[in-house]
Amino acid sequence: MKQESARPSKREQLIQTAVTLFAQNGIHATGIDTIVEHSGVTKKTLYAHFRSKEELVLAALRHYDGQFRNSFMRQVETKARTPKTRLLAIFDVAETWFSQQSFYGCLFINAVGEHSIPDTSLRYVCKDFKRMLTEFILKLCIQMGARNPQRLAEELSLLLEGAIVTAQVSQKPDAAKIAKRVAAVLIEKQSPHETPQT
Amino acid sequence: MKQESARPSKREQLIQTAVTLFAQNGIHATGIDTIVEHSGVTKKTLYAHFRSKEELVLAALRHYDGQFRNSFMRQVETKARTPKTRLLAIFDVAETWFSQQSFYGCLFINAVGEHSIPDTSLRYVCKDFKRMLTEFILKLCIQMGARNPQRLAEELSLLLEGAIVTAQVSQKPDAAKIAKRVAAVLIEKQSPHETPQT
DNA sequence: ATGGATGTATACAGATCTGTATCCTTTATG
DNA sequence: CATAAAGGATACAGATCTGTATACATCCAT
Repeated sequence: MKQESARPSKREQLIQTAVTLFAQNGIHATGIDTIVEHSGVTKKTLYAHFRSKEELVLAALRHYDGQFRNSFMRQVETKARTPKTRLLAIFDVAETWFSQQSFYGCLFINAVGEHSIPDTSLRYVCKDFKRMLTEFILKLCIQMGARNPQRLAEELSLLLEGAIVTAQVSQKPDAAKIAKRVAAVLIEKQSPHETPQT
Repeated sequence: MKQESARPSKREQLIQTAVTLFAQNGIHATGIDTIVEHSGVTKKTLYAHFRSKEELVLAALRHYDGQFRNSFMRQVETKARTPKTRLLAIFDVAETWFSQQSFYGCLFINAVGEHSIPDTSLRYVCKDFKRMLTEFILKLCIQMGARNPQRLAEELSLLLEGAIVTAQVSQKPDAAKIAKRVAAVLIEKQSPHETPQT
């Protein structure tokens, strides 16, 4: 019988450690030895679970994908009740994310920056992550009755990306506030009001 | 007398090669030997001009900084004549940038993704690049008579960042079009009313 | 022309990287 | 208890990385 929530398996320990180190120092700059040291797992065990570093990288990205999405969506849905307020809450959640000590930008954006060759597994994982996030936003746009939900979702996604990068590079966590202000304008424009103003 | 535009100096060759390889494969993944091979300059000469790889990295980033800004601003100013149309032209120029074969995202964003420690020379260079770009936008906002030029400049900068990352990660060059559409809304909102000026 | 600066070519030192092998201990389960 | 699976500790192979050293060629100005 497997212990599910008792103590984490070696595999989970490795993946968690890898996620942390990749986020902090990048993928190429993080060696296997460093992961081994920080995870308290030997190299042999690592290569028993993953055939290569690349496989560990993919596992780490996929794990973080699910983890982040769960956490992010749950926070947004907890912070607000209606679709419209939830769309705005996205940027509040983002701001608390940006303000964390352990904020090193988006793991997937950084990963793509290190891996320029398209149509690789890594690139698919990163692309997928962004697509899923956009779909989450899209659902809220549909629920709020936006006139062009697809367009609004793309716009809000782009705003979120911009906020992430601005917070990271320019070290301005309040980039989230700027994005939120713009988001409010776009959402209002697409709201199913019966009074069109010019 | 130095030959200015005759043939490039070894220093320039090295920097140009470094910029290209860093953009394509990232900084950590690009070794000195690779730069040496592609530049047609020996390792000794490299270390005669730069004391370390880090110094070459900084020189490459600074060089690209000036190069990109010059090219980008000139293109924007060529494409449109009035401040308002120039602000929109930014996103047209961006789109042609995104559509290039050699588009690997923003060199500075990618560099920060690989170097998480703040308050380093590299991070300053990247921050500076973004600040200068925002200032370029700010000047246009002031010229067009925006009611809150600082705010508009921050918003448009954020949109540009979002477009860059979306084009890179999701491989959608038309992210520029999305950003432009939003930009148009924001610019219109801040445009001075059609009242005769003094 | 000639000496100093600059460059080429290449070998090498020392560190680090990925991945494998060896030997031993722990642990789970029939 | 017995046995097999899993893991710990460590050494090692081969490649690659940064940076240095050695020996020779080329160019330019006094």
